[in-house]
Amino acid sequence: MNVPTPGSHLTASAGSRNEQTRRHNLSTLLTLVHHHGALSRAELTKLTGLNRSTIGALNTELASAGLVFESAAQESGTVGRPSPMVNPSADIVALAINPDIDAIEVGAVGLGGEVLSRARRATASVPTPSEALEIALELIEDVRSQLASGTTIVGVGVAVPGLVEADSGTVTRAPHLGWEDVAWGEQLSDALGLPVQVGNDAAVAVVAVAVFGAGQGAANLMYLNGSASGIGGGVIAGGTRLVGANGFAGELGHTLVNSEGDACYCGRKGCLETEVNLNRLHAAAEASGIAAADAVAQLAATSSGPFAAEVDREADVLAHGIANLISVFNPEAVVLGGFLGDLYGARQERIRTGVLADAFAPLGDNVRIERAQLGDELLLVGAAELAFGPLLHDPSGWKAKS
Amino acid sequence: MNVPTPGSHLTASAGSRNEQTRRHNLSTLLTLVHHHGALSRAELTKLTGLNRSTIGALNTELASAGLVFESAAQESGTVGRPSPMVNPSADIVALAINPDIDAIEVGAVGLGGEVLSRARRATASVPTPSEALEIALELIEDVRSQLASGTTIVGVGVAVPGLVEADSGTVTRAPHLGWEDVAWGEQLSDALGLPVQVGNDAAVAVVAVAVFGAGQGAANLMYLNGSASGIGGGVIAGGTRLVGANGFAGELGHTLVNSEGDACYCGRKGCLETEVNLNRLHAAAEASGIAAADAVAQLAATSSGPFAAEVDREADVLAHGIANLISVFNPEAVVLGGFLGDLYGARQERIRTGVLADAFAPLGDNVRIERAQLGDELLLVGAAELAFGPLLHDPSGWKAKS
DNA sequence: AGGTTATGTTCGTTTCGACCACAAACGAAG
DNA sequence: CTTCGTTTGTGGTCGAAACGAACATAACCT
Repeated sequence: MNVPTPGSHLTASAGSRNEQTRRHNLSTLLTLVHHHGALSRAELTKLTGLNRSTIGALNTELASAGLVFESAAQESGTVGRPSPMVNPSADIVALAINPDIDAIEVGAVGLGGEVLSRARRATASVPTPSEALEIALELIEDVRSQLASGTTIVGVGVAVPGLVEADSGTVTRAPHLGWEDVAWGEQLSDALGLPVQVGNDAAVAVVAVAVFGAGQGAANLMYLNGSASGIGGGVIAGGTRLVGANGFAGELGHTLVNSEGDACYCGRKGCLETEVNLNRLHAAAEASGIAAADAVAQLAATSSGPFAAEVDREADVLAHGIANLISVFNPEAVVLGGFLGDLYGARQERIRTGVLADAFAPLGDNVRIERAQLGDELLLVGAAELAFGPLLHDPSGWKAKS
Repeated sequence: MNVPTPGSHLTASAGSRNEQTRRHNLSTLLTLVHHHGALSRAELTKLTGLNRSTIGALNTELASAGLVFESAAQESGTVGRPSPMVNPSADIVALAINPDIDAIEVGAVGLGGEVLSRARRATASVPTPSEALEIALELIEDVRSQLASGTTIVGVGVAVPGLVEADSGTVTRAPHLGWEDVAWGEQLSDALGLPVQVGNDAAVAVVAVAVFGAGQGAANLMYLNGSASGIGGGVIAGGTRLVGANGFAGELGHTLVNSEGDACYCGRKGCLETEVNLNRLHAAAEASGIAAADAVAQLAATSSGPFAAEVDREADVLAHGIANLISVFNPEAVVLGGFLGDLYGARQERIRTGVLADAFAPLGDNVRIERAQLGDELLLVGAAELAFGPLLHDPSGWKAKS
């Protein structure tokens, strides 16, 4: 972007000191190898535009901190001296936790984004905050014991299905968990002696999608996830996640799609979440003689009957809702996760043409619609990204404690 | 924001050279005094966090380039040596042009945001691109002749009611003007020998609102403007304008508000723009015996009859639409311009309570709803901001040509 | 062997911060 | 009313941090 678009520099940010340059460059390098995977020094030079000397110095600093390590050059087959690869050190680990209505899941994710180990425990009922905390701590023990010795844990990231106050790590309101104003992050941090970052699950997921998943490389991205608890979402706009004034932006499940629709618990009616809905799918499946538990797996099974009609209807409404949001965000990619991904799998053409027909003229044409990848690792990787955040922002002065 | 929210540093941006630090600091300083008005050197020191020596040096550089000038300290009444004020130099001028369906308007805006002179010519019919170009050039002559000698024109900003390709300055599609794929920016630049930046009128307006208008200080802001040509809008999110993949984000006039509503030219039905509409107001006004031309002025005049009923209906729909968008963007302020501002003036309580009742629980509570200020200067100031962009981004190496 | 691409090291430049001397305001004491 | 101390801030010099340029050298292909 050579020519600045209007409004690209509204806030006069703080002044930049000389040493911040170093921080920024270290951060850039580490973030690059973390998100992109191993890169040669020559590639880093090109990508950053920095001088070879500088890349060398920065690289040495990161390596001596144990954050990256160099390995032999790849067989390139081209002329010229081979350039050694700079790898993210998988010994640098973030823990990821996802407390949900029916289970607690914990994982360990290495720098580079690989899930190194994980553990999950189903709960008989929706866990209370203290139950969840207890189970999480036990699972963390499990997960840590599976890690190779010599790993360093930089912190913990938590993905919670609810509104979260990021600064304090407080769960303001998680309706499906029944939690309200719980300082879960603080409690966890006290118990572990590690820094803990808490985020909304959809916000966490969209980051994972953007960095490691189907949305890789897209600076403008919409993610919609369908689960038993409704439709959550997140937006990446201009390379940054849409946060909003209170961190609550991106409640995409509550955009209007049908003004004659059912009442939503949010107080309105006809929200995307009330019209495109797992319960409705389950009910229609049973009306067609399909067990509710099999509904998602059987989405494409029948072409007639009440179930197929409901699947068609939900596909149409989803397309309508996506088109509506496209005219607001003008994204280059829309990623669908959870049962929305399955719905898209079963009615791909219907949804795709529906979006095209419905979207404001030029906007829909170039949009990529995709199912989420990463599957059940999505939230873990995203939550780990939360925990990696401070390290990625400022790798200077960081030392692996090992 | 000490704790990074998830996704605040997704893109690994380019490396930072040493001299970019200087550029950034000069940019920060100049942008501060341009947006905020005159500031003392001590205040600049506090705001930027830079050292006094550095502020002094930067300031000297900006002053010798003619971009700012120092003046005597303000009478502060406090102890201590007074700190001289750093003022934006109003001799640095940007030209602003707004071609519209019934007139062409041109203004000259000084650094600091003051409109120094302006000229407007009404047209009998919708101007063709070449007619508009001719008139604009004449008006520019007018406007320039009114400027004090010694002013330097840094560039030209154009606000066009239509889709614009920012990089090339091409008007892709301006339905109400009937323009399509017009390289107006290039033509103007060739004729004037000045750099020209072209932007969508709503995008330009939201920048003006955010920087100098009712949205001052809000990092998350929604602007909705109602005109004869429909409803345009723009969004500031996280201190930056929402741009989208192709620069078309923020088509807020085409969000669904009533799925049983009228057909919209965008291909859907029940868009905000088709439901809240100047034509409908005019028709209802005439049914109540009010001349269409007086409708906007008389919005609050009657409390019964078809006109009042229509005003009520549009207010309700607007509130509904705003609430819907609030759940997506979580802004701290919503600014209404054009006839939407008048509508808000006439039905302030109705709209405010409607938004509160309708918005997703905690999001609506803290939103500030306001009418746009700046009036008919809004587009000029915003377009000028476009033209100032390159200078504000990189003041280094810039010299007033006088 | 020659060309190509890359690393490593030294040196110079840019830029900022720290420090010291000094300046300009207020206010209290003589 | 004058004087002196306190407070706040400017101006200039010096040192430190960081990056880029240049040169020598290393590894690979043809």
